[in-house]
Formats: sequence, C-alpha cells, structure tokens
Amino acid sequence: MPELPEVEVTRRSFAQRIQGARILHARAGLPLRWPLGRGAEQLAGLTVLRVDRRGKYLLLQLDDGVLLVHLGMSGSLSFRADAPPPGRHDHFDLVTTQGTLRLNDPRRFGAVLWSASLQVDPARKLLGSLGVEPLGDAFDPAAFHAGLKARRAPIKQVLLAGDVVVGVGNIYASEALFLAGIRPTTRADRLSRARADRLHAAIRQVLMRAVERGGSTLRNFSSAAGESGHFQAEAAVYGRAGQPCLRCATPLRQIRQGQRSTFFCPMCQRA
DNA sequence: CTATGGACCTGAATGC
DNA sequence: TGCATTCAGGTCCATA
Repeated sequence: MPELPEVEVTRRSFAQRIQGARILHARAGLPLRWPLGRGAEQLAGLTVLRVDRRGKYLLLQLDDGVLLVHLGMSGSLSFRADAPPPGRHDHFDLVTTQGTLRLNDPRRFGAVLWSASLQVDPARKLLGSLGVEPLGDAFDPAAFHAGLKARRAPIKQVLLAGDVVVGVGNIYASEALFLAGIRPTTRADRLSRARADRLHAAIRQVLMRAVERGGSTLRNFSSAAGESGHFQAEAAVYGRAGQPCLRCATPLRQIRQGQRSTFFCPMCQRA
C-alpha cells in the first residue's frame, strides 16, 4: 500500500495532533518484521516531540530516543481519541494523552522499533544507506545522473532499490518512467544526462502530485484521519496492462522485473 | 563492491 | 461450491 506519498499523507494527518502528547501505554500484538527493541512498558511516560519522515519510515521523535514506524506492504495508521478494542490485524497501539496511534497491518511486513537516536542501531543500520529525498533540495539532476552512472541494473530496479533516491515504489516507478518516456528495462548507466533530467523531473512531479491528491487508493489506502486517496484514477500505466496508452492508444504491456510487475507503453517508452 | 532470488505473511482474486 | 494457484503498494538477507 504505502509508497512515499502515502507515508507522507499519513504523517501529515496526525503529526500536529500527536505532537506534545505523553505516552500512557504501548501495546504490541503479533510480531511484526522486527522486535520493538525496548519493552513496550518502557515507552510509558515518554513524550512525542514531533513526527518526521525519512524515505518510507515515520520517525516519532521522543524525549528519549526515536520510534521508527514502517508500514510495509499492507500497513496503515489511525489516530483517534477513543480507539475501539484492537481488531485481528491491529498489532501496535501507542496510547497517549492526545489519542491512540494504531498500526493495522494484515501481512505484518511493517515494523515499529525504538532506537536511542538516529546515529546508532537500529536506526543507523536501517536509514544509513538510504538515498536522497526526492522532494528535497538535495535531489538535483547532476547528482542523480551521477548516481545512475554507477549502476548497471535496469533503471526500474535501481529506482526501487532506494539507495540512489528513496520513496519511489512499484506504482510510481512505472508511472515516472512512463512520464519520462524511458523503457523500464534500460540499464541505469546508459541514460544520458538529458534523459536522467527528464526522469528526475518526472519523479518529482508524480510524487508531488500524489501527495497533493492524498496518496494512492489502489487497494484501500487511507490516511490516519480515515480519508482515502485519489491517485488510483490517475495512474497512466500501473495496473492497465492491455488497455490503450493514454497518449498513443497502443496496448500497454506488463512484464516482470525482480519478481515485481512493471507496466509500460512499448511505443512511448522505446529506449 | 554489485546484482539477483528467496524470505517474511495474510487475504483477495482467479482458475479448474 | 471447494480447493489450489497467483498476486499484492517493501526491503532485508544470503548467495553468486
């Protein structure tokens, strides 16, 4: 479910409301991807200073350490004053003076873990090798092109790997490559500076637009405020195999790259 | 070092 | 209707 836009929309939906709250109690359900790293009972009494984001991780800055939250493939957060009893897939609750932050995650690929700071493990290990933020100033065309020059894998898989630029997931990778007119199978190091520039702009455009629209709704994404997103209706290629390209009407194609589906137009994306 | 396939887990959709 | 197979928005880890 969540790529960068969904995570950012989620962050915005509760960051202000939880800021300054004191943790009354934490509840861990079935195991997530990693153990919490600190007893849930030891979170009580800490204060949430603010909520940041790095890549697809949400960072709840506490007055003692930081709580990293990742939504995995199927996770979503809710934040409400009066949370009902936890359901089958509610695997983490942070009960605070200002409401309960709850992680619902059927597949449990998500994670909640405490780290003493961002400079030490586990945060250092998880965040240390992440690429640049695509919506930040550090994401500039020259550095992006240089990053791609060092990689021989297909451009689609380099985008997904997240060590050149973070936050581009399986939907937006296909969408950005379509916008830039680049074939997903093209080796990353074969992209000219001009084409890297086009891709750079396309990534920013597709992510910013998705954030504005409230995230993708491919399955049933909703922010912690319960509002669903509207990007789905705007996907140009993702999930549209066999349907006509919106630009040239050629039937769109679906292929497999690294066990993930890729969608593209064989006419508009020729190299 | 880079690149690739398997692993984690549940549920919905599809096929026989 | 029932049961098996495939697929799903992520990413770490072992292996080549």
